[in-house]
Amino acid sequence: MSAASSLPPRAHSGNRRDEAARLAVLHAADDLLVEHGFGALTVESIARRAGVAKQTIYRWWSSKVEILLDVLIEDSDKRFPVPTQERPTADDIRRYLRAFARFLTRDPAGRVLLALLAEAQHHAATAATLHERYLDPRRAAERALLARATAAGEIAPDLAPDATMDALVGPIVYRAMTGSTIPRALVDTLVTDLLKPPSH
Amino acid sequence: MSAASSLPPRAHSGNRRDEAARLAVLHAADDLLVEHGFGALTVESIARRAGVAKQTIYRWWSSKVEILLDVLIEDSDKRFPVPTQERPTADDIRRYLRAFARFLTRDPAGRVLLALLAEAQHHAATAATLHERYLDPRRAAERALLARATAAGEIAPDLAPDATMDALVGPIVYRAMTGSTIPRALVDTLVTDLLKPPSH
Amino acid sequence: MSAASSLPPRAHSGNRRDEAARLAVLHAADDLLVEHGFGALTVESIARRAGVAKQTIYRWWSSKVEILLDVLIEDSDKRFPVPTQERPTADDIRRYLRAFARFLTRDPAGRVLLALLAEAQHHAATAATLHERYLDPRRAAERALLARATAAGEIAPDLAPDATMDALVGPIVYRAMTGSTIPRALVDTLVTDLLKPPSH
Amino acid sequence: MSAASSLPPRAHSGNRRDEAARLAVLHAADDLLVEHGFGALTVESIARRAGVAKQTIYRWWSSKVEILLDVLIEDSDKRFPVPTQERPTADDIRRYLRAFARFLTRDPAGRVLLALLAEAQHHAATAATLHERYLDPRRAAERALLARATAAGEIAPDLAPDATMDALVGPIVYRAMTGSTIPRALVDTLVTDLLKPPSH
DNA sequence: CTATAATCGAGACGGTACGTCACGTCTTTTC
DNA sequence: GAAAAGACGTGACGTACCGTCTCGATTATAG
Repeated sequence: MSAASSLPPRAHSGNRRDEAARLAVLHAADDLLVEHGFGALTVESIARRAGVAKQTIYRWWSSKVEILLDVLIEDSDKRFPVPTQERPTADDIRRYLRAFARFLTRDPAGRVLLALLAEAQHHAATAATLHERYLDPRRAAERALLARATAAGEIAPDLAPDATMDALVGPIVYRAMTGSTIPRALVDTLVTDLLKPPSH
Repeated sequence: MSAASSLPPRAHSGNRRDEAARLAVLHAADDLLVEHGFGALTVESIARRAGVAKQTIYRWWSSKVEILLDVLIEDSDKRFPVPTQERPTADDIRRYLRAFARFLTRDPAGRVLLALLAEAQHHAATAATLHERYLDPRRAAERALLARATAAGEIAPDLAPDATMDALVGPIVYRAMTGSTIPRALVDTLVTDLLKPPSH
Repeated sequence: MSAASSLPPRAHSGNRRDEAARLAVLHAADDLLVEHGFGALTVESIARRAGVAKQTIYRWWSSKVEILLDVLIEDSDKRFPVPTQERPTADDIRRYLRAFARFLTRDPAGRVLLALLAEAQHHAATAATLHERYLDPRRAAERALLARATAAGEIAPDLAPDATMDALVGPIVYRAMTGSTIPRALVDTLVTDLLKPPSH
Repeated sequence: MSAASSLPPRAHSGNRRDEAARLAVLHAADDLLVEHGFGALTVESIARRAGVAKQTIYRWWSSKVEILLDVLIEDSDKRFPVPTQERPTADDIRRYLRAFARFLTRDPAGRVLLALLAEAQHHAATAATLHERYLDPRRAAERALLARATAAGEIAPDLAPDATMDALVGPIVYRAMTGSTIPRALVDTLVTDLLKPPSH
C-alpha cells in the first residue's frame, strides 16, 4: 500500500478497464490519507498522485469514500479476519480483538476505517455505504462467532449479541479515535467481564 | 439552541464585541449542523443564517470547529454535568452514563460532539483543540468521580481510571456513531461488570 | 461589442479553449465599462454578465486590465488603423487624427483606451503592459507614417517624430479626458501648424 | 509634504477640529501615493499611516479623492501659479508651461494631479469635483491670461482660448501620463506655433 | 467650576470583491 | 471504448477595505 506511485506514464490499456490505473488510485488514496490526512485527500490530489485522469476516477468510483472503502475491504480481511473456528473460545475472541486493536492503532489501513467512521458522521450517504459494504457484513460474521462460542458453552454473555460486540469493540474504537493506545489489560478485562465463562 | 435567528437587523454595539452576533453565530451553527449535517456546514452558510458578516466570524473564531466547540461546551455542562457528590455510588455513575447516552442520541448538541470527534480524525489540529478544551477537562472530572467512589468503597474497578472510563463511554459513543440506539441494559451491564461492587 | 450576452447555457467545448466564453468575457467587460464605468467593473461582475466562471477568467487573463487590452486591441485597428499609404499627405494625417478623436469621444471602445490610460497612472504594471501591447506598437506605426510623409516632402515638422505625434495626439486625449468635445478646428490647426508643408 | 508622520501619539485637541490630524492625513495621503501608488491608497492605510481614526477621516472628507484634491490645491498654487502680469508675453506663457511640465514630472504633487485626472475617468463624481475645485478655476485664470496677452498684442492665437490652452497643455499632460520626459523644444515649439506673435 | 458638547483613537459591524482551490461534468484526442 | 488531458460552471475559502456605528477619554467653552 505504499510503493512509490508509477511516474513513467503507463501505457493506455485500450478498451478494457485498466487494472494498473485501479491499483494506482487505491495506493494513491491510501498513501495520501496516511501522509497528509483526510482533509488533504481530494479527488484531484489522488488523480495527480496516481497519474490518472480525474474522469477515470469518476468512471469507476462515485466518491473518494468509495475508493477508501475499496482500500479498507481489500486490506482488513487480510489483517484481522473474523475467526472461523467451529468452537471458538474466549481466547480466540480475545486474539481477534487484539488484532483489531493493532489494526486500528498501527496499520495505515486502520486510519482508513477511522476516517470512514468519521466521514459517516458528516454524510448520511457515507454512513449508509459504510454499513452496507463493511460494518454490517463484518458484524454478521461476528454475531455468528459469538453464537458458535455460546453454543459451544465457551462463553455466556449477558447482553444481546450486537450489544456485546459493541461493548467489546466500542472502547477499542473510542481509544483509537482519541489518540490513546489500547493496553492489553483493557481487552483482557472486557473479554473476561463481558463474555463470562459459564460456571459449571 | 434553535430559536429562529433574530431577523430584524441588530443594532451595532460599537466598540465592544456584539453579544447578539456571538449568539446568532452559535445558534446558526448548531441549527445548520442538525438540519443539514456537518458536510453542509460552511462558514458562509453560518454567516448567512446568522445574518452576520463572514469577517465577524473570522474575527472571533479561527474555524468552524471552534464555533462548534463553543456550542458544545456551553451546552454539555447543562445537559449532563459530571456528578459532584462526595461519595458517589455506582448508581450515580449509571445515571451519568445514561444522561450521556441520551445527550448523544437525542440532543442536537450531541450531534455536535459526534461531529467534532469525527473531524478530529480528519485534522490533527481539531484533535488537539477538542482534547484541550473539552475531552481532557471532562475526563479529569470523571477520573475524580471514579476516585471518590472507589475511596468511598462504592466501586472497585479492575482497570486504571482512564481505561475504566473508556470501557464505559466507548460503547456508548460507538453505538451513537453507528446509528444504533443505546439500550438501558447495555449501560447497566457495563456498570455492573466493570465497576464491581466490592465483596465484603 | 454589445450583443446581449448569450443566456442559454453554452455547451462546454471540452479540452480546448472555449471561444464563445472568450468572446462573452470581452463583450461583458466592454458593456459594463460603458454602462457603469470602470469603478463598477469587477472580475465578478464580468463573470456574472458573461455567464462564465470566475476561474475561467483567471485562467486566461491575469487581471481585468488584460481583458480590456484585448478588447482595445481587437477594436482599435478596425476603427482607426494607422494609414499605410506609400506617400501620405498632411490630409491623410488629419483624417487619421479625426478618426482617433471620433474613436475617443464616440466609440465605446474609446472609453476603454481612456480607462486604461487612467489605470496606468494607478498601477505601474498596467502602464508597462499598456505600452508594450498597445501604445508602443501603434506609435511605431505612427512614426513610420511621419517618416514616409516627410520623405515624400509632404510635411516638414520641426520636432522629433515622437514629440510631433504627442503634440498632435496629446490635445485630443486631454480634451477627451476632461469631457470636452474635439472641434474640427483644433485638429486642423494642429496639423497645419505642426506639420508645416515645406516651402518650395 | 513628506515629513515623517508624527508617531508619538498626538494629544487630543478637545472641542475643536484638530489641525495636526488634518495635516497628518494630507501628508499620509501624499506620501502613500508617491511611495506605493494610487492603487495602494486606501482610507484604512491613510488612517494607519497618519495615526488617525477612520472616522476622523470620514468626518472631514467624503472620499480619498477629496483628500487628494486638498493636497493638490494647497500645493499647486505654490509651485506654478498662473501668471498675473498686466501684459503677459509669449515668454511668460512659455515659463508657465515649463513650470507646469516640471510640476507634473518632478514634483510629488504632480503625481496627485495625474492620479486625479485618472480617477476622473473611472468615476463621474470625481470628474465633477475635479473640474469644480481645480480644473475650472485654473482654466478661468489661464483664459484670462491669454486674453490679456492677446489684448496686449503679444500673441495672436488662431484657436479659441480653451482650445488653445488644451493644445498647449494636452501634450504636456499626455507625455507625463505615458511616462515620457517633456523636452524644452516641445514646449517652445508649441508656444511659437500656436500663439503666433502677430505680424506687424 | 462644573457641565456640556464636539473631537479624537479605537475598533466591531454588515458588506462586496478579491484570487485560489476543489468539485463533478464535459469534450477532444490517443491508444 | 477506456484513458489522459484539461476547460468549464459552481461555490467556499480566508483576506482586505468599504463606510457606518458605538464606545470611553479628552478638552475648550458656556452656564
